[in-house]
Amino acid sequence: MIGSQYKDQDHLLVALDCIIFGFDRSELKLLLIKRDFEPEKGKWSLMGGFLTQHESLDESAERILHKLTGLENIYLEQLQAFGEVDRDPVERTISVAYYALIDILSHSEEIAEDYSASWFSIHELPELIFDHRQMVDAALKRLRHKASTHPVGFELLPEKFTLPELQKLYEAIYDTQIDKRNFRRRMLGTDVLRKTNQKQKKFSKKGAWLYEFDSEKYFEKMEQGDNLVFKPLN
Amino acid sequence: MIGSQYKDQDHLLVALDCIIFGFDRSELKLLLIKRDFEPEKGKWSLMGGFLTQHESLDESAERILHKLTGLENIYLEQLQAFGEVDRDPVERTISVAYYALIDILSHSEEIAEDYSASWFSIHELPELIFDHRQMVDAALKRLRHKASTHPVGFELLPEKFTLPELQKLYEAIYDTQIDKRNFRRRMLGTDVLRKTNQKQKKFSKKGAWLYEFDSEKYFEKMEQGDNLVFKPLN
DNA sequence: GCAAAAGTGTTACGAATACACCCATGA
DNA sequence: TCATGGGTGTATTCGTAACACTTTTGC
Repeated sequence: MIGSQYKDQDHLLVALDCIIFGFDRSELKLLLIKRDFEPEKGKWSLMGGFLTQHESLDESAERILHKLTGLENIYLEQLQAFGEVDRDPVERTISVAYYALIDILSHSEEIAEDYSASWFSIHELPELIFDHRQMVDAALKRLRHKASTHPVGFELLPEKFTLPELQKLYEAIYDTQIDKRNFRRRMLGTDVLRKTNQKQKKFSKKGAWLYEFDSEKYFEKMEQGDNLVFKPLN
Repeated sequence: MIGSQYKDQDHLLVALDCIIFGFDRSELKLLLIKRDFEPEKGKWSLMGGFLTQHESLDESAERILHKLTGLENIYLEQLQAFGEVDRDPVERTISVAYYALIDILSHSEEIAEDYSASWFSIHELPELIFDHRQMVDAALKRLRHKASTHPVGFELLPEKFTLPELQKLYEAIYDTQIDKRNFRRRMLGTDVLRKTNQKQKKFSKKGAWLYEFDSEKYFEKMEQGDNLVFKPLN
């Protein structure tokens, strides 16, 4: 029977929608596009597209993200599937949501103007089409959880970053203030940050040390079953 | 344009697979069925079916679960979508996995013999078809996380249960030993267990007090933003 | 010399852990 | 009366939270 098909089953559209989180060194933002086709033309929407026959869900999400933003090789993780019957008024469609994390400033050229995409502060989101708002809320919840237990925050920063920058990022993600000393102790305590011998002098006269995420060390620790905590304190 | 269709997009099969966890007061188990059609006929499989045009994902999971096991009104939560291109050799299919939690003994009649389903200890699973093993692993991970922060463990027990039973459950979920005194303090400390005035004398001469989960109190606490911890100690 | 951001240590409190004995009952 | 499982309290340890001053440097 292999090679035949399942008979008499409904075939439907599978969409993919990407919640793209970005950080501009001060605020957590979301990349949205003006939808240029009906329905809801002109409204804001997540980056989306349809799954094709010969690509996996992960591949499809990457393809769509690349096509709509020029972005490649960025952190992308499946959130969950959304499947209400009437979620898309045009045709029955289920959507698998993915979320992506990028450093806005390192990718500003790729996300060119002609993509008609804009960054919105997560505190000032416009109305979104369909169930996209629900997706965003779920993604933010997931990001908050993930960033407290896995080193995904670094995806939102350039390769080399300072501890004050990292702290600002966590403060943006959790929308809270964090004590500097406790934050540093915790982060350095994970022992997966490598101090470089360079200083970042953009933001202060004294300058702040640049660090890198040390992924080898991180994987070592994971294999040993250590579970790190990046959770903000206070 | 509303009412028209998205043109030229692939339509595909969307399957649903249910990872059904059960607890028999001593072990955490999984309900599997012998697949009675090709391919992989005769091998063990999760409970599955296909999404139809006019039902949501959640509804579909409920329907499939009911059809295959007779179970109704049980805890069911989406895990995630699985979408490798070749995951089903018959035809391109993506599958959305759900996991369910039930008390085995309260449902033994419903899950009748004629469903050709059997319970397997999570420590002795047979080989599963397709990517079902991956789904099971992901579900167990999710269950472990969920049960430490949300009151889902109670779904695996009868409505009234004793603290020793609850402890056995947590020990089964986390495959670990837990100190009795610490466990009780933690569980009672959540303040969402209501002691009944009945004792369960099945397992001991002295008898153990029966408790109920107090969902009203739980929701109150949630609204106040308290976050409870059901995590096992030691 | 002063403004502005970077960097550093210690104390106090509360939560998690480890641990051992008494209680009630049926056989 | 004894075997079996149910139930209880405390001391110690460790992690988290709170908190303020010094350093560097460009202007």
